[in-house]
Amino acid sequence: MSYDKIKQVALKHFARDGYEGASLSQIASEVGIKKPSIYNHYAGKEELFLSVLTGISDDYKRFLASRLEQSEGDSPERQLFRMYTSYIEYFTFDADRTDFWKRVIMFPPAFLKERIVQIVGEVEQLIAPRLAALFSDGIGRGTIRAFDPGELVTLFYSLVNGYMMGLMMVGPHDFTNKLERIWTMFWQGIGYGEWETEGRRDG
Amino acid sequence: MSYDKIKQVALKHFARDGYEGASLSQIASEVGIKKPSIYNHYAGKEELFLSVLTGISDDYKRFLASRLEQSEGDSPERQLFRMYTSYIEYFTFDADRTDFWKRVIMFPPAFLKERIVQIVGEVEQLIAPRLAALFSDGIGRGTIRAFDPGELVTLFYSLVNGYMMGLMMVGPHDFTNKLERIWTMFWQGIGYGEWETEGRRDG
DNA sequence: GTTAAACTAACGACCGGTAGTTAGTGTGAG
DNA sequence: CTCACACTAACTACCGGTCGTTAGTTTAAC
Repeated sequence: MSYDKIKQVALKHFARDGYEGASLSQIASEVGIKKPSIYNHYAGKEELFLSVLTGISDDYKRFLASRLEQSEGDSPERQLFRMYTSYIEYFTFDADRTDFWKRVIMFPPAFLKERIVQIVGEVEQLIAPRLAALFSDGIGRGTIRAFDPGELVTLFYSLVNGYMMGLMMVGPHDFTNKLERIWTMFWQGIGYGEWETEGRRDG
Repeated sequence: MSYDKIKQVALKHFARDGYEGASLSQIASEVGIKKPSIYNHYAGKEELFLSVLTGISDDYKRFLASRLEQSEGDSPERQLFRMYTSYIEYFTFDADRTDFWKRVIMFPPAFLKERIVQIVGEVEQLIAPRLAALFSDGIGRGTIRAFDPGELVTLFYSLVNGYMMGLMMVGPHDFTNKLERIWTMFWQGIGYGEWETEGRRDG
């Protein structure tokens, strides 16, 4: 069906060239049709883009939710590690999807920013509370230090995002084997003892 | 001087709209001249872009190098914390510069990718060995766990990059106060005891 | 079973607009 | 008088989008 083929090709072009840079002529050409034919399936560039975005967003939510359910019996730390690898696995699986998602998050076309923020936000609103619950659970069991769960989620996302930026800059082949090592360091910490703030060294 | 004014305005437009999306007409208009007059100072869009890029790259290198020197007497962990905050301080100081740099790193215009990777790589080649040396020093002194220094640098960059992605997504006001808390968790680790790999739980 | 209307999905031609770029010209300061 | 720097005018190329048209298929009435 042309409808799906267009969406699939459009994803690739939006990922590579961005919203403004992607050309409907080029997309049509790769699909094997002419530009006006796209308008038989989509109202325009904007609708095509939003269709691609919501498709990815829904798929992403389904993936993360299913991963959370699959490891429901495990310990909080196992579940968190699994979510860490899941985030990364999902995005290393399909480079176009990764580029599209990152581009949309970091550099949304200005006139679509509000709708994009809303769509992307729904993913985090779905997952973040469940991550926080896992951290709280771990703290209750005494396997995770008693930091603020919200801040732990922030740190968790920093780790995931930072890893994915490294992935994009260095490439998957040099980087994927470092995944578990990074988690280990994250888990144990890199230093011995408490970190002392500048202002209260002798606290 | 128009030469500098053009470069300064171009930075803003490249940051906001990307290489393809930025318009020489708009840049000229904001400078207060007409589009063709840009060609009296730059050979074309490409040269203007690369001029902006190398300008930022040089400035960035100078800033990081000077920060490293300023804290040369301190303990490795203090110097590392200072570098962590410096990275973030440098980029929160100027939003346009941040956007430009991130865009260039993550979504370089295809036909300039090689040159961009080379220019950006020079920054890391300058700083990464010195970070690794700080980690090695800390390991030698017994204040930092005996992980591989290269992997510690990777984790360090993950933290910085992840933090900056959070900055871009959430905004500086909600986020900057979390800076030190994240470092503390990074330093101490979030868990108690060793992290056990899936395959060797009873090691 | 035939036939006519309606729908789908493709097309070429073309619109107004903007892009980067070039050629040629004016102008004012040293 | 020169030369740096601005200008106007024009160019080609491409953009997203609309038009009328056509071929093929589905639908429904007779």
